[in-house]
Amino acid sequence: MNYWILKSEPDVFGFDQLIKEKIATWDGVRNYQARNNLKLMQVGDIALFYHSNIGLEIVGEAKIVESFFQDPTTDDDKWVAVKVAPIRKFKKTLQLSQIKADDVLKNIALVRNGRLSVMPLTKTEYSHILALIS
DNA sequence: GCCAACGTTGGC
DNA sequence: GCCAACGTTGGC
Repeated sequence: MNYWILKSEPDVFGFDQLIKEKIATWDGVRNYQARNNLKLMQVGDIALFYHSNIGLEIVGEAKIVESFFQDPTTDDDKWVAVKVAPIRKFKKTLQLSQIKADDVLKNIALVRNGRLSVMPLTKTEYSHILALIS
């Protein structure tokens, strides 16, 4: 079981839309690091959902329901997609500013490498995030 | 809207 | 294989 953060701009694809669609294909990734992370995802893995540009907060969690396959938005077989389904929307969100201020979380890829859209999270970091918002 | 950070591209 | 130039992302 692995943990991840998925980043998306809410006016392009927000968590509410994922809830509405029930299952979404996470495609369009054109970054090698992010792609490699997609390939490591297994069914049942947990992905926290972060809103970039608007909100700047972790808003909910989702699970991987299908591991990687050829990205349907391109013929180039370099790129892959996975399928995700919502688990729940958090009652309290976790702001980027809170993440940056936290000793456990200030070094995660979300802070260090702001441009990466799919990034791993350790179980410790995941548990810590849940503790902060509960 | 600006700018810093970083990944990618292409010339050598 | 290096590195400068360029494009994109995302926080502010």
